[in-house]
Amino acid sequence: MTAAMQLTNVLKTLADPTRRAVFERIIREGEIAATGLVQGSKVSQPAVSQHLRALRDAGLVAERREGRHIHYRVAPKGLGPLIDWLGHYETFWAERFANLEKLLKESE
Amino acid sequence: MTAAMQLTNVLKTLADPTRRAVFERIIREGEIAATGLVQGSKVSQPAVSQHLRALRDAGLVAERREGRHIHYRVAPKGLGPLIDWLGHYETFWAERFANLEKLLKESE
DNA sequence: ACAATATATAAGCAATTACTTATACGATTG
DNA sequence: CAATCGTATAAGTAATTGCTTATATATTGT
Repeated sequence: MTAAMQLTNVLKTLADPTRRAVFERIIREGEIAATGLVQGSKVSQPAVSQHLRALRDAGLVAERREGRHIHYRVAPKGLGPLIDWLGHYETFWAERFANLEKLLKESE
Repeated sequence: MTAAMQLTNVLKTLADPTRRAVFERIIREGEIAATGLVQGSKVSQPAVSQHLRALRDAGLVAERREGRHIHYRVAPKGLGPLIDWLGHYETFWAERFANLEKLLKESE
């Protein structure tokens, strides 16, 4: 899988508002089971499950099974392709990007 | 238009590889006419034109008419919604990275 | 005015997407 | 074991997408 394909996957995955909302909720909660995500969601349990699969396939979340529950959490490297891509065009938006690149370097 | 909607537009627009390639070419060239973009593209002139419209509608490029030619250039603020969104979770990433660092140190 | 060039729009179509309901799987409890 | 809970998958569908060819709309030059 090329870097471009990974970036495409990340962008496509985050482009859907419902799915992005799930992702943002996982970010806020730190770790949360699928049931918790279904509660307070506008869509059905299967829809949430499908979004979770898409997020996992894109490398954006990781899961941890605990009995019947599966707890989802953010995969810190998941946004890597996106941040890397932005970094290539840093000169166009250098001032706003400075902080993000600093964070990326610190995470390595 | 809410910030979330603008972000959705930016992500959707960049998620298509062909359209993103057009955007990246505009970045590299600085300013380039639609004809130049069609040359060296895998898709037809109308396809390029449609991609340019999508990029413009998403606020990612601006245009300047010069006679028959329309020159496209990057709109510097176009990626704002994306940068802002990433920055919004900056604290989270920082904490995550800090935890990761802490874990690495503890495992030594 | 006419022809040529640059770009945009229209119409149609196959592929993809995001959802639904129904069902299956997996783990726990009684 | 059976019942139940948490989650995933299957199947179907309406809407969207990205492309094509054909045509329209500028703009310029002869």
